[in-house]
Formats: sequence, structure tokens, C-alpha cells
Amino acid sequence: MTSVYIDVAVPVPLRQTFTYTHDSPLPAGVRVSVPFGNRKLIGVVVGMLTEVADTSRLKAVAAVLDEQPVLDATQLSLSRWLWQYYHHAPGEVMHTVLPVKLRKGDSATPAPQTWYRVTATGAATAADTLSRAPRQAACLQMLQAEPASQASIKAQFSMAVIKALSERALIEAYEAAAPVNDNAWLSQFKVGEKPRPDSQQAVAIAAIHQQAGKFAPFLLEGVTGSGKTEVYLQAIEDVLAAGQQVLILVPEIGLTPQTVARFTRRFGIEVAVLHSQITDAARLQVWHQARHGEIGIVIGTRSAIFTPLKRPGMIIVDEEHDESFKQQDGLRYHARDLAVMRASTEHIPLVLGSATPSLETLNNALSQRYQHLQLTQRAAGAVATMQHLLDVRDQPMRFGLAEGTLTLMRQHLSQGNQVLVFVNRRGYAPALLCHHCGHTETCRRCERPYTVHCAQQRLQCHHCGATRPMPTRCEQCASTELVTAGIGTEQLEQGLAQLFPASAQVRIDSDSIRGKDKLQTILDDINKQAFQLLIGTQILSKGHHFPHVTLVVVVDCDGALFSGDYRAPEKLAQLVTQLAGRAGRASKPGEMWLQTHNPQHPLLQDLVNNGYAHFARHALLERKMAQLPPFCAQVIIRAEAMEGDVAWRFLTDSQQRLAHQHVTLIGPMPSLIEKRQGRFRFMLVLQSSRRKVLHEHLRLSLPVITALPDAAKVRWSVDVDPTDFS
DNA sequence: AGCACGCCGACT
DNA sequence: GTCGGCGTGCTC
Repeated sequence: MTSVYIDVAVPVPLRQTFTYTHDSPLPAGVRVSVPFGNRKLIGVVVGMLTEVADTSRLKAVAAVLDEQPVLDATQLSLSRWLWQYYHHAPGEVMHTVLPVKLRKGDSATPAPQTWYRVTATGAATAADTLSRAPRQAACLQMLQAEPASQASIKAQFSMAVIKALSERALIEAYEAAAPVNDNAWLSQFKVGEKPRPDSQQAVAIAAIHQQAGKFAPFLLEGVTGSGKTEVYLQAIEDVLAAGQQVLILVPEIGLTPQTVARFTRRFGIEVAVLHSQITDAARLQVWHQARHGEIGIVIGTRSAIFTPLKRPGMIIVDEEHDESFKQQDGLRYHARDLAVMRASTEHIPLVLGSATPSLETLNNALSQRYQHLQLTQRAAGAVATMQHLLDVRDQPMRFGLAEGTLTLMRQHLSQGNQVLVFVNRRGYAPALLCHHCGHTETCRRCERPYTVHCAQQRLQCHHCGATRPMPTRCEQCASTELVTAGIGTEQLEQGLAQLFPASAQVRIDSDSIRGKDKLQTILDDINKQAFQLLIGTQILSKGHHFPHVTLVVVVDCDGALFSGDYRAPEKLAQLVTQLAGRAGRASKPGEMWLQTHNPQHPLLQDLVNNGYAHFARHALLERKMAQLPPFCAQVIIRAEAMEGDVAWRFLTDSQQRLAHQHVTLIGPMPSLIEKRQGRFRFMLVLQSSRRKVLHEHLRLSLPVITALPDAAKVRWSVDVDPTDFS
């Protein structure tokens, strides 16, 4: 008996594949059931080996689950890239790429459906002999023309009609596979009414159109209201008309029925929607439809990037700066980066759109790796919100708001307008700030603010890892009024109720909008002016319009400006810019006030006076000076354990094994959230100006770290290109 | 991650 | 005398 060696990705958290024997070759992408220890697991064939050093311990494949691979060539090559680039277990990567139902072992060929056809009698019976039963007559006539699935008959006729015809033996049921309607959507495709693009939009559309059929990444940088979506719509028009499919990624919160409706309306075709709340069965159905070319447009959140496409034509990532594209547990992939890889392997254009592009993407555009398309003109009726800084130094504060802010709020409320108070609730690494002079305690060596670690009562620099005890006086003016920037906003909500008892207030954050239609209901109520005072977090900055809001207050900028998280200013600027784009309207322009202890801060000045685009270029320059991403590559190794010292020891040991002349190691140090669910959390940052060297070094070192005695005792993970330091 | 094997406390 | 606690070791 001839025997071959099959390389299988088995769903276990181990950074390796496993080799099995089988009596015949198997193509990569086929699922197999394999013995593993004393259990049976479903793995995916990733390759074949002609030679194996030690064949003595090999087991045989127990069963082959698919005739045809469930993963196509693109998916296989992306999976390989994922497990190599993110240093993740191949088996778990396969788990992420495959729909739940397929990883559980369901058949990859769609379940057969019930169909109806006419019997010999039915074929010979003239429909008008059933004149006393017009519905049955109509149904019979339809089936005489061609058989139909039960689902499609039920769209027009009731089950009673089908039953009656069956009992008369005029029609009969049979089981058959759903037919593959490759490109069936194309017959419905028609371009609906569309506006004339303005000159900038026209340039963008033409530029994208010109690159059809090849890998071409674009940054579409367009201010709020400049009509990015219209560019998407007109850019994909020709792609769809040519029978090619389009994949659109949107942030978690941005996937609203309105967004989908806009695409459906324009092209008259069904749009498949994928998000976290969709059922496994529905997800699998979309997977099948897309894979067989039965659907033209797929729109979804992060994981939609794994949807197979028979004829890929273009990928669009809307709001590409959005943090929800980065997975924060398990396989920590960035869907935007994966989209770049995918567009490159499939030789198609990729459009990354944003009003506030991430510094990574902006850098790629400025260095000509991506084509840079800009939309700077707002549509008629859209106005820019004026932004101002409000100096809170030495001001009496009430619940985190300065007297000047309260005066503004009273004014706007008394005019019957809405006021939006924005709280930057996310856990920025808090800095120590002097309330009197605005000075921030800063690491001398790195010129970066220290992060306050309350538990240890110490300051730590998250750039070099140095620590020092918490000072009691300001270094600059000796004031003892030191405050922690970035925290202490919890009381705000109760405070506002006390200060503005006459104004109905509503809080909008991820906790208060649990439930699928809740957000929409709240938003509708807001726009009906049921509330005057809106208090919210990040969610407010995403895609919703507030025409009656004329004042936006950003409670605390300093937390973000002086954070140990070097991405915090970028995130703040994105938030502020997105927020500014949401308030007011032509007849009632809005104003925005940012409370700060540092009104002279260059980044803040730049943002307020010159806008995000200017700010971002400046911030990029600062990143370059500091040799921070995107001008270096970063990897974080995190560890958490019930006993802090075990996690600490694990990272210290790891640090020793990771020493390398071209890799800078920072830490180990406590994570920004030092303790979560009873676990102490630490991180070790790896940094290098040479990405390849860093990755190769890590690839060789991870087995050593995995073998460390403490490795099994702690929960640890590798985060490549981290975006979140909490 | 599972699931084994393996050596020490409170129970029928 | 056993049932079972979870420490550590392996999985082609």
C-alpha cells in the first residue's frame, strides 16, 4: 500500500502543524478527521510532505470530510500568512477563517432542498380545469413551466395550495441540491439614479477605475460630508457590471440598515450582510453564495474579510482608521492589513476610506505606496464646526467642567439647542498633571509623560520602562495640586443632572445600547429633541448625525495628550474630528470646545487651527523622530496570572531569551489596566526598525519561550502591531 | 486547549 | 481502604 504524508492544521493552540499518513494524496484546504491524543479533531490539510524524518509516531487520517477543498487558494495563502505574521497556531487560524458550521464538521455542500415538479397527470392537466381553485391553477401553471423549490413557491402561494395539488397527485415533492446560480444577480443589476460627482469625486472614481484588474491600494481621504460613499458606489459600478464581486468592510457600529439600503437601492441587487449577531446558518449561507458567485456585494465587519469570492473585483474598507478592525483576542489580526494582503493576492484594487486616516495608512499614502485620493469639498448644506480650546488651568471645576464651559452650556440650552458632552472614557494611561501650571511629569530620557500606576504609587515611563516614586509637588511651580489626567469622569453624569435639572439627559455608550434596535431608538429620540443633554463616549463619533446639537464639549483632552499610549493623541484627534463632523447643520452651525490644561500644546493647536490632515502629518513627523510605529515594528508579549510574580517572572525570563542586537525590549511592565478579573497583567514590548529581523527573531524564540517552566502557568499571548496597550 | 497520569486529604 | 483535588506533560 502506498502511503503519503499529509500536513494538517489541527485546532489546538500550538504553533505547529501535525503530520498524518494517508493512502492517497489530498489537496490543501480539505477537512479531515484525525486522531489527536485520545480524541478526534477536525483539521484542515495544509500541504503534503514527501519525506518525514521520524515516521514511527505518525497516525493515519481517520476520515476525509470533503471531496473538494473548503478553502480556496486565496484563503489558504492568507491563512498561511496569518499564522506566520501573527505567530499564531495554524489550527486556530483555520478556525478563524472557516465558518463555525464548517469547523464543526457540517457538510460543505449545501443541504438539499425540497422541490416540486408536475407529475405525468399534472403535465397533462390543463390549468383552467381547476377554475374553482384559481390559486392552485396558477401554481400548477407555474410548475408546468419548470420545477421550483418549496421556498420559492411559498413566496407566492400558501402551503395549503401546495398540499392540495400534491393530494390530487398533480405535483410531487423531491429532494435536490440548490442549483448554483452563478452570477444570477447580474440579471437584476441596474444602476439607479445617481448624483453627478463633483470634480474631486470624479478624479477619485476615474483613478480607481483605471486600476481595475490589478492590485492597487488607494487611500481615499475625504472630510465628513465630502461624499466618500458616493465614490465607493461609482467606483464599484463598473466592477459589478463586469460580473465581479465587491467586498466592503465597515466598522462594527457602522453597519446600519441605511448603509446597506444605499447599495441595494443603487444597484437593485441583493447585498449579503455579515456582522457579529448573524446566526451560524446565515453566515454559512452567505459564505456559500459568495463562494459560488451568487451574490455581487458582501458588506460586513472585521471577519467578513474571510468571505471567499469566486470573482473578486474590489475590496473597500470604510473608516479604515477604526479600531474595531483589529481583533483584540485570540488571533489578533488587523482586517485592514489583511485586506491589503488579500487585494494583493487577488490582484484587485483596494480602497481605504476615512476622514481621519490612521497614521499607518497615511504614511503609506505619503510615501507613494498607496495612491492618495483627497476629497476636501463638503457637499452643499454641510458646514464645518468651529473648534476652540478652553484653558482650565486654575479654574474651579465642577464635576470635571470649568465655569466657562458651564456658561456656554447654559447659553446653548436656553436657545433650545442640544449640547453634547463627550467623555473620553477609554482607559488612556493616566498622566500626572499640575492643575496650576499644566506641567506634566515627564521622563527626562524619552521626553514622554510618565504613566501613573496607582496600585504601586509610582510613575512609570512606558517608552523605556523606567520608574520613580509619585511626586507630591509640581517640578515646575512646586504646587501641590497634582491631578491625574484621563480619569475621574465617573461623577460627571450625576453632576450634570444636578447642574441642569431642567434638561432631559441621555447617556450613549456601549453599555446603554445593548440590544439590536436600542441605538437607533435613542438616536431617533435625540433627533426628535426628546433630550437636550447628550453624554457619550466613542460611539457618538461614528456615523450618526446630530443636526440639533450646536455645542460639543470634550471634557478631557489631557488624558489623551499625555498618555503613555503613544497612539492616544491620534485617537483623540480622530474622535474630535469625527464628532465635529456630526454636529450642527447649515442653518445652525455648531461649535466645539476642548477642555485642556495645555492650550499651547502644538498638536492640539494644530488640530484645532489646521484640522486633522495637518495634525496627522505633524504627528507622523513626531513618530518618526521618536522611532515609533509606523517607523518601527512592534510586538507585545502579554502575560496574566492570578499571582502577579509568576507572570512577571515569565516575562523577565522571556526577555532574557529575546535579547537581540536589533531588537529593543521594553519592560516587562504592568499593563495600563494592571489587574483584570483578579489577574495581574504585564507586558513586554519588542521593537525594531527592521520588521523582518524582529519577526524572524520572534519565530525562532517563541519555541524557547513556550518551553519556559512558567509558560504553562500563565495566560500569555503575542500581539503583532498592537493598537491597544490596555 | 483537552485529557491523561500521578501522588496526597476527607469520606462510605 | 477509596474518591478526587489539580500539578505537569504530551498531543503527528
